[in-house]
Amino acid sequence: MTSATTLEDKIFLALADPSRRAIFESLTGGEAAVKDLTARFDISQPAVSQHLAALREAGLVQGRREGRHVYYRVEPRGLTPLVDWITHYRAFWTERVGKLERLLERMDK
Amino acid sequence: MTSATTLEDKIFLALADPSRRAIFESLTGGEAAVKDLTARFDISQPAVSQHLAALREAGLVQGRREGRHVYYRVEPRGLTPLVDWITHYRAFWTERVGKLERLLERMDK
DNA sequence: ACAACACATAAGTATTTGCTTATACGTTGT
DNA sequence: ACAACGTATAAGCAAATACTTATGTGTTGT
Repeated sequence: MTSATTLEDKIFLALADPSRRAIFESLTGGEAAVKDLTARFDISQPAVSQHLAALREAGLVQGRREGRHVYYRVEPRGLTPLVDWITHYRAFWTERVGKLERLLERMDK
Repeated sequence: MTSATTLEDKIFLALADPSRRAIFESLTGGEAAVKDLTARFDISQPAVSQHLAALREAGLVQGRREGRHVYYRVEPRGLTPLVDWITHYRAFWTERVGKLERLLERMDK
């Protein structure tokens, strides 16, 4: 059987690596081609591509081909499962976040 | 030089492992001794202790010795750095979270 | 058509990781 | 005091991971 890795697993795993997180953070500054990212970090182009693949499979980024370039950008809703996970354990947060949650619930009605 | 691992790194790394996340989630149900956790999961006691050590170093749980037992519980503010990290990239979230943020700001006034 | 470019994939390797068993440490009850 | 218990640490090992270089796959300009 193939490993039953959930999306949640993939997200946590994708963000666990500092290089990958750095690439993700860099993309929040705007779309960038693999070439650009390779220039920004001190790792090889294949390494960048591999990181991007992991981020893509986690739903955190998206690639768009344009000519010979592939431009990657942050997937806006990609972090949602992570937010949901945290929200699920909101009882252990600060009081501030607790209040915030309650407001949200009232808002939904 | 020794790896200059930040707390943020440790948190992401700690939560990356499904077993460790399961232990953390289990602790949100209330305080538990190592023995209890060992009973709940299908791994050895040393494995549990090792996971707990990683979680503790990440500031996610806290241990309290009582007799020969050590009771672990979730550190309420432990997830804060993770929340902060996500919040920093909130511009890429769903609209729902955007609304939530705005509500919070109004609330603070 | 073809050379150069941009990227992805393959294959190999050193390191890290998550587990195990064995053992040390600390506490308690009798 | 000492045996049993609960936990932490040590040592070792198999698997996963993050990189590398080499090569494959598309695309463009001339």
